This record gives sequence, C-alpha cells and structure tokens, in this order.
Amino acid sequence: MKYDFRKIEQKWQAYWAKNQTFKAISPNSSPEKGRPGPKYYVLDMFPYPSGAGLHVGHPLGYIASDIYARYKRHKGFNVLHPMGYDSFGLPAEQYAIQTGQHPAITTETNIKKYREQLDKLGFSFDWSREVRTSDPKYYKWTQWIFIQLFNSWYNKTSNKAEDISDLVSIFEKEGNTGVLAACDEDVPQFSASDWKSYSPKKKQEILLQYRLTYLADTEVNWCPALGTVLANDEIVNGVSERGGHPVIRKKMTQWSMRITAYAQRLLDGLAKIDWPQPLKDAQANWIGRSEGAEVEFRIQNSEFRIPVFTTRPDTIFGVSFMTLAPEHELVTQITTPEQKEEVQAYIAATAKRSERDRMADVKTITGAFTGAYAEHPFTKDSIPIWIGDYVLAGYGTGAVMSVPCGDQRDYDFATHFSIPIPNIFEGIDISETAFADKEKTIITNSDFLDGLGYSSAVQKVIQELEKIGAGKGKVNYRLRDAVFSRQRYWGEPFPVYYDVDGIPQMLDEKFLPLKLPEVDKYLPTETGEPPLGNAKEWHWLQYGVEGKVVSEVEFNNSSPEGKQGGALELNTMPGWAGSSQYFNRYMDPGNTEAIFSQEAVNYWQDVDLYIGGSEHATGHLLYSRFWQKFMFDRGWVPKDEYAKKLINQGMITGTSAFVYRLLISSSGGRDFGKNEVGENLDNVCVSYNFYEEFKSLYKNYSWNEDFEIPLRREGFRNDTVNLPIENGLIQKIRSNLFELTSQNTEELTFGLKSFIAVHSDVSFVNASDELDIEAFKEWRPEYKDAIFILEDGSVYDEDSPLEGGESGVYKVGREVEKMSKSKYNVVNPDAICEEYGADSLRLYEMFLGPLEQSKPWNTAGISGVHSFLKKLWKLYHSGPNGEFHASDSPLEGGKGGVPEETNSPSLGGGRGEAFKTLHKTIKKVEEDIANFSFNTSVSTFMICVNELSAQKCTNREILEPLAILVSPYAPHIAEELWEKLGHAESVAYAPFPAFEEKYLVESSKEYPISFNGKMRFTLELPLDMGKDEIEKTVLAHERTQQQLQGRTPKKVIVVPGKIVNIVG
RNA sequence: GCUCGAGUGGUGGAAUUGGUAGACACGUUGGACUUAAAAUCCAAUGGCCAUUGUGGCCGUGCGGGUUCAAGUCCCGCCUCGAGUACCA
Repeated sequence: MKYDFRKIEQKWQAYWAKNQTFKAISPNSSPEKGRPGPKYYVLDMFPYPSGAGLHVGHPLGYIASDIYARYKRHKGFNVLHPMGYDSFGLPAEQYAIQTGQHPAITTETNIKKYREQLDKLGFSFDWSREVRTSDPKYYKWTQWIFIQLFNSWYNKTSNKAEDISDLVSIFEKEGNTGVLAACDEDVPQFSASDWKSYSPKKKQEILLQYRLTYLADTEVNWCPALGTVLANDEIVNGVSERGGHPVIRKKMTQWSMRITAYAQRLLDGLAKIDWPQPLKDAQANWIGRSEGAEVEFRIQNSEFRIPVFTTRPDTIFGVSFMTLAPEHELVTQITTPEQKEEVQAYIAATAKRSERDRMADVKTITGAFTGAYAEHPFTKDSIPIWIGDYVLAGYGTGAVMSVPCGDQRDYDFATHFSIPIPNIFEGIDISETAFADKEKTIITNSDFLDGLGYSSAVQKVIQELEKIGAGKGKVNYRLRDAVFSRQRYWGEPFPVYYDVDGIPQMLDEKFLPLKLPEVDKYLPTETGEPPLGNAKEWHWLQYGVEGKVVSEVEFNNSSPEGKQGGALELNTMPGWAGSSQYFNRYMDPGNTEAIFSQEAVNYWQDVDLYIGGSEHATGHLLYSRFWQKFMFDRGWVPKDEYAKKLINQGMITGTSAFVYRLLISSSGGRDFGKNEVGENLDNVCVSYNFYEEFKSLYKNYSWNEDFEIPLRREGFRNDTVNLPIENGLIQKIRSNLFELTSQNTEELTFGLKSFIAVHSDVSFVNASDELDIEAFKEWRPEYKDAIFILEDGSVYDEDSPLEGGESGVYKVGREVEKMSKSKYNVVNPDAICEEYGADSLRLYEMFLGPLEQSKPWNTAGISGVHSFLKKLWKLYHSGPNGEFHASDSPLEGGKGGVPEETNSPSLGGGRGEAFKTLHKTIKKVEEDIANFSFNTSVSTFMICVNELSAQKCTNREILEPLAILVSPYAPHIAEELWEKLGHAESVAYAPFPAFEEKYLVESSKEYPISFNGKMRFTLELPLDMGKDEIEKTVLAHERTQQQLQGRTPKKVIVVPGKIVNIVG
C-alpha cells in the first residue's frame, strides 16, 4: 500500500481540529476531562502576520516547540501550547496609506493566510486560546496595564512598584523628604504642609514625575519619513529598522516607561533564567551597569555645580579639563562673553550633524572652550571647561572630568587642543598610560592616593569625596527609559485624556477598551498631529451619553480648543506593548473581567519553554521582563521572570541563484557591442563556470582586488581587459559570439567591463543548478534578447541551437543569503507540503542541523527524510501485497533480556535484536529531546528503521512503541499507523515508551587496539574480562606482535569497556 | 574597537565526562530491475600511496603545549558570522 501522505495529513488535521485534540485542560475544568498531569507551558513567539506569508524559515521554531509539546503530552503533562498574532504594526499601516485599505482588513486577510499555512504543518496548537494584539478584546488589557503603570510608583526602599495612592498618603504625612523613589531627579523637596497647600494641578504634576509611565519632554529619535518616533532598538546603524530611513534627534512630549527603575533587577534576574548566554550578554550590555562615582565640580565665579560620572575616580588628580556635551543645559549659562560666538557656532554645527554623520566619523576631534573654569574638589586648581561632541548628553550627567592620561578620548582631545596632560601613573610613559591595565597601575602625583593601586584608590577617593561633600560612589546604567508614544494609527490607543489643565487622566476602567476610531486617511493631520487627529468623532459616541461623564470632563477632539482641555491622547502605543504580557493572557484568553484569573495564572505560573528569534534580545524580551516584574510587584502574577528556559532558533538562510551578465566594452576599433543590425549585444549572460574561470584568470590584475564587491552590488567598473585568445573556453565564446554577429573575429579585440550578478528566482533552477532560460526570460523581459553562454562555452538559442548548444546547460552561481522576497530565494512551505508532505518538511527542518544554528536551505536534500518516511511506512506494510501487517505473537528473544538469548542465532530473524534496536532508539531520542538536539534524533530514527527493516521486524511489540516515538516529529504518519494498529484514540496522549536498560546489556565489546594513540585494529573481548587479562590477551595477539615487530612495549593502557593503548 | 558565537569530506552535519574522527543524509560513481523513465534496491565514496590480499602515511582553520591518548583541554594567532558602538 502506498504512503499517501496527502490523504493521511488531510485526514488527521481534520481529526485534530474536530476533536480539539490539543486543547489544554483548564485548572477549573470538569473532572470528566480526566485528571490533568503537571502543567507544561510551551510558547512560540507569535508572528506579525505579514502579507508575504510564511517561508520555510519561519516554521523552524514552531516545529521544534511542537515536537517538545507533543513529547510532553506523551509524558503525561497537561501542555499549554498556544498561538496568536502580533497584529498591530507598520506594514499594514503603510499599505493603508498607499491604498486606503483599512489595516484591520489587511491584517484579517494576512492572518487567514497564515492560519492556512500553519494548519498544513500539523502543529498541535490550542487554537481555542488564540490572541490578536489588535483585537479590542485583547488590547483592552494592554490599556489596562498602562493604567496600572500610571497608577504606580517605584519605591526604592522596598525595591518594588507600589500603588500611587500609598505615595499620596506619605506626602500627606511627611512630604517627600523621606521618600526614595525611582523618578525624575529634579523633583524638589517638600513637606507635608507644602503638599497640602499645593493646588490639585501642582499635585498632579508632581505625581506625574513619580509614575512608572509618565509624560516628559524627551529627546527622541524622530524619523521624518515614517512620521514617528522610534525606540533605540528600532534603529539600526542610525537609520530606521523598517525601511532604512534617516533618524534625527528631536525634543517632544512623549509617554515614557520607567524601565530604568528595574535596571538592576533586570540584570540580576538573568542569573536565574536558562536563556542563551549571547542573549543574556546582549541584555546585560544594553542595561550597561557601571560602577564608579559622581563627583561635583564647582564652577568658579558662579553658583553652578556640575556633577560628572566617572568609573575612574582614582584618577581625579589627573584631571586637566572638563568636557560637557554641547547639549548640556548649563553650557549657555557658563560661557563667557568672549567665547560666546565660538561656542554657539560649535553647538549649531553639531546640532546640524545627524546621528549618522556623528557615528560615521568618530575620529575627527572637535570642541570649543567655554571660557569658564571649574574648581578641582581637592587641589582647588582651575580646570578649563570645554564642550565636545564626544560627550553624550544622554549618558551619565552629560559631562565628564577629563583625564587625558587615563582615557584615550580625553588624551586625543587634549593633544588636539594643546591642553596639559599630567601623568599620575608611576613608571608609565605618558603615551601609554591610557592603554595600561588598571589593575597593575600605581597612582602617583595624587596627594593622599600616592602609592595606592586601582581598587584601594577608588575606595579611598570616594571616602574623601563624601567627607568634603563633593561626591559619592554611584552605579550608573546605560539603559534609558523607554519612549512609549508612537505617532501612528495602527496601534493601541492610550486610555488617556487631558483635563482642562492639560493634566493627563486615565479613562475609567469600565470604558475600556478605548477602540481605535475610524479615520479618512492614515497620515498625520495638516497641523502635524498624529493620524488619530483625523478622527472627527471619537470614542465618546461609542459609549453614548454615558461616555460623556467620564471623570466629569467633556472632551471634544475636533474642536481647536481640544488641546486645552478634554482632548484625547492622539498617540498610539509602540509595537512591543501588545507582546509584553501576551504569554500570560494565553492562560485565560477569554476572560472579560480581568486580564487573567488568579486561578489560571497560579496554575500555569510561567512559560517552561519559550522558542523564538534572537533579534528580540533588547526589544520584546527586555520589555516583557520589565512588565512581568511590574505585574509581580503589584501581586498579579506569581513569578517575576516569565520564561524559565528560552531557545533562539537559528535562521534558515536561502540559497540565491545568480545569472552573470557580462558587460562588453566597445573597444578594438569597431562597434563590438552591437551586431550587424545595430542591436545592442551588451546583454550577454555567462554561466557560473565562465565567471569562475574569468575570476581566476584575472586574479592577479591590480583592479581585481575589489572585483567581488562591484559584482555583488550590481555595479560595474570601467576598466577594460583584453582576453587572451589562448584560453579555450573564452575562445569558444568568442567564436560563437562572432558567428552570431557575423563579424570578423581576427580583427577585433574582445574587451570586458565587468560582470553584474543578477538574482534569478530559485524556482527556475533545478537541483543541479541548471537554469530554465526560457522561464527566466519570461520573468525578466529585459533579458528577452539576451545571449546565454552555456557551461561548455556554446551559445543558447532555442530556435537553432549551435553545435554543442543543445547538450549544453546554463549553470547559475549560488550564494547563501538571508531568505527574502527581494533576493528571489524564498522557498514556500506550501509547495514542499504538496510535494513531500508536512511530515517530511518537519523532519527535514529538524534534520538540517542544530536548532540554534543558522543553516542554508536546500530543497534537494528533502528526498532523504521523505524516503525514510516511505521506509517507515513499508515496515508496517510487510504483507504479501504490501498491506498493513503487524504480528501479534510476542517476540521470544528479548523478553527475558538475557544477553545470550538475545544474541542467539537460534532465534533467527533478529527477533531479539529488534528489542535492542528499539530501546537504543528510545534512549537516544529521549536524550536528544532533553538536549533539544532534534537533528540527531531524526538520524536515530533512520538508523532504527534501517535496522528493523534489515531484521524484517513485523512485531507489534516493536512497531507500536515506534509509532509513539516518531509521533512528535511526524505526527500524521504516526496517527495513521497507530490507527491501523487498532487504536481508536489519537496517538497524541499515548504514554511514551519506557526505556529498559536490560535490552542493551552486552556481553562483549569490540575493543579498539591502538599503538601510540593510533587505532590499528579491533578485538572482541568479553566485557567482564579484567584489566590484566585484557593486557595479556592483547599482547599475545598476533596482530599486536606484528605491530610491535619485536619491540617491547613501554607501557600498556587498558581502560576496560573503552580502549587499549600500547605505547612502544 | 569591544562582547559573544563558529571554523570537521564535494554539501548539510555526527562524535555523552579527552578514548575507533566523518554517524545519518544529500550529491557523485558503478550496478540490478525496466522497452524506457520514475520509483526501489545493492555497492563504492576524506586525501595520498601501495595492492595478490592483509596494508601504510596524512588528515577536524594555523602555530605551539599538556596527555598513554586531543575535533574535544591550555597558550598564541588567522578567518568568518552575530550583536554593540565616542557609555566617561
């Protein structure tokens, strides 16, 4: 009987859907559903449903998690394995701007397509728990969390987030003098009576500075092309991650998230989660903790004090100047009249430079002297104050104490502007002090620090600074608060309005969700408001009359006065808002009363296994940890880290195909580039072989150095090279070309400019890299008249092939690149499923290599796993006419597990051996799953089936457990075989076969016998043979004597059960 | 520059705590079956040398080292990939 994977897969996918086979059992479900085992939560990062659909790279992580989830079900766990969509986002909005189609419609269409594709792969998702971030029923709770953050402050004394009302009562009792909070640093101190005297507006303004989400004028990354602000992690190399548009810095009033309050806990939490080290490193790096001191410098002839942060307070006696960021707020106030012009010019110049320019030339040293002087806290010396753009406004205090002998940048700056460079390091030349290992230096010329090493000097100087009130030890973080406002349409609206005083107020919870309004166009308004400003009548109509009494404030967004009072927040939330708690919502996705019930969250607790891409290291994966800690502090979730283990699946790269277009120069006295009727002959495509040959031929030409670069970038160079006639291949091409152009070959010089490598769609190329030229020409009409030079140098001509042209083929070049539509190397999983089936695709994606590694896709290789499945099928269909057959009579040999019996030839047919094969496989597969080494378990299955086939095993005692073993990997075929074995229920919950050591017990071992560490032959010896006896037997062996050739071995190493090594 | 990965046949990749390098596949070559193709099956397949067989030498990016024994451990380099970037 044929392995009809199409029919089988369809059948079981329908079965699973109909029977809700993978529905997780809720903690409160009725007892007849059976006693759930321990919970296990397997999570995938939910996808953004893009219009392009899935390519074979996308399901890799889903397949791995699905295998794990299915394995855990076999092991008796109550598995939660949900899926959903991160469906707010830019592409749908960009599409709406271009076409006017509502993003909700685009999103719906894309989700449908995704779902169809996912369903074909046989995943065991519990679809009854699907969430979509753009669904109001879902984003209601995103808005709810926002309100909770607004209503919370961070108490540094208890080290957690607390309700803002607690803070109000503290203020009423004792003011803010005793409060240690994570908040804006410049909140002035006030007493309880001060507080009581404040107006409601003032109180609100003060509280806003304490809230975990707050409004602030922040310098933001503004992307003019996208019309929105971007978070730091949404910028790559100074341009926007999406679209690659330039980004400038701009001050705007924005909502911010006080993630910095959690900096230390986010760092500490990394220690207790099993996440990949590179990812932890990336987060630790992003948080960027550094220890040092804050030192205050008095400005001479003024009241100002400028604090600086330094990690090297021990070098304080090496300070010879001070540098402020050009944007530093005190710059204009301290600059002397004489320096004013220069300083202003410098500030103007730096402001003009974009972030990108600044990054592009790090080496150019620029700066200006302010004319002002600071006073050294110990020596009281005058220290000139400079500004320079190497000091960043956003880090530390935006000012540094410059120690040219200790820091290369300070050194370069000092050298450039001829500022003195005092040396405070003993015995090191001033040109090398900046590179010196700090642990090995001794401080000198430094008053009370003389003779101290690095760490004791740091301690000492902090003590002294504290004594004179000029500084203190301090920990600084690179992490910035996260800007939370986006000037977009397709995102969660803020549940916020502004009262008549312009103070932000939260909507009452009962009015949630605040739904996105309809707009005519998705662009900013004419007055520069975000797209939501286009909404003529907003939400209060949705609530009818009732909406009008929200906190007794009427708001009317369309009135020009709207800004002054009653206006709704027009920004929307960023992409990461919806993904920061979705994993908890899956626990109770239908709940309309709460984000999730306490019963559900206490049952499911946290994610046991989370699989997704490493690109979210400093975005989603950091923000979601932040929100989880917040939710934990407020008592809504039981764990402050939501994912115990995380695995980053590697990328599946595509194998692009290239056609090499040869550019021919018209040198040589004649118009070679044209044929006799004047057609341009520049369009010549050469095969990979020629291109390679050309490359190697001209390897030594000086212009060849960057040959590869213009080639890949589709550029070309103007150099002309004369091809040597003596080269056979080239000569053949020449003659063929000239035949075509009817020109005299003798008189012409054949010149080249260069190549352009052109992507061909991989679907036009077969497994042997041969191009379907006609299909290619049809696909890219500009190549309709192109001349294709084949592998053998002949010219392709579909009408009248020249000699040799008929047999010749055009081979493309291959290169591994990211799988992407623009590179025409995308392989669609639907096509693979159609041709080989989902089980083959699942096995093959796992078989490609280790899960976490990036690896190239090659469709040709899938035949290996596909024929494995056919062999597996055949193993169960060993009847005379290939019908299903599984023998019911028990195997004798293995039952007792007695080794002699097992290996006894008298049992015949390898019946005992079958148990050995099976249990070997069980053992290895369980180990592999535990290590997430899915590629090796696919190999193990192949070995198993190969062995059982050779043994002609037909026994149910073997075939039944084998079907379960395979089921996590290839669930459809496993279900079919399981059914044929006579089971009425799905294989999904069948207990995983138990490994029994007794079947693997061996009585002897093939010992490798090595001489000086090199294996020479093997010798079968009983395993219970002692060390001495082994040595004796081996030495007595004829092959040993042959190897030794009469010499006496110096030493014999015997490791029983392992190896024998003879040293001679 | 800094941080983290990774370098093994023609290709993807195997190799528990150092113990028979190249499992399992793809590809290639040869063969069987077939009118033919597909499918299937069998054999060979790291390189070099020898061959009548048994065999020998070299091989895990490079150079050292530790060890009876190194892909695996240590030291020093090289190359590629990812992240990050004037972070004081």
